[in-house]
Amino acid sequence: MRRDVFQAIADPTRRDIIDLLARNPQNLNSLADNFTISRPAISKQIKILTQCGLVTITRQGREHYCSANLKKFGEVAGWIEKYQVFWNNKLDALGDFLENEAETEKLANKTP
Amino acid sequence: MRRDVFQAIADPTRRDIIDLLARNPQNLNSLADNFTISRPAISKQIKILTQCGLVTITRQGREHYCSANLKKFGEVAGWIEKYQVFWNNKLDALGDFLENEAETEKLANKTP
DNA sequence: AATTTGCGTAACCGAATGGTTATGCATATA
DNA sequence: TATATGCATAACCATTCGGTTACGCAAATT
Repeated sequence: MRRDVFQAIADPTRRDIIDLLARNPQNLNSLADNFTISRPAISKQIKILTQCGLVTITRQGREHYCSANLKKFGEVAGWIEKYQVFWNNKLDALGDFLENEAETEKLANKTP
Repeated sequence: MRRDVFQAIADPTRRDIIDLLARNPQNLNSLADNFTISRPAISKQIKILTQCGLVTITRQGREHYCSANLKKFGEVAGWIEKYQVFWNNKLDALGDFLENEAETEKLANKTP
């Protein structure tokens, strides 16, 4: 199964988990208190988030402390910021886009 | 079924479609030439992308011209840029994050 | 030692996903 | 008018997703 950041943030529950953990790390039970779905359901989502490196677990006795580790968000930000020109009106973003477009245009000239 | 931008960009094929359409709008067949999967498969993905507003279809005779309309990317960018502090070292991003944290911290003080 | 707590995981389920092939309908071309 | 082209869509399929309940284990508490 695919385990990448794009997939990870596709689910609203996982985004909520990230929002909560980014603000304060906490163990699984207190995390689950914020949701109506069951604790095992949260446990599963946490597993997905750890598998793609967005959440780190630190065991302290019987408690599993979860914390967010959002370095990988750079992947998403990197992909999406190419298109900033579409939702804001920074002119330099437009410049970057066109420049980049001209560059990859050359590569696109493949002969079939 | 859920149809939002986060979901739409979760699939690598759809991201490739967006990349292609952002650089030059084109009809479905020429778009499908870039992929190994069948034309109906691309057609389905395009449908998903139009349903969440990321792609616009303009019929010209029997051809369907597809173009990217990436304003909705702002949603993703807006969510993710809160966490910029995690993948770059802009100090103002850290400032923004902590400021925002302090603010929502107040709201989080719910009595159970 | 017995019990409670925090958690992972297995087994199961319905629905969604992402692909396929087959068909048919407009539009363009011969 | 007959044929070719561009496309949507239906029907189907295997796999994944996101949840559930039931269970068990290790650590803490009594």
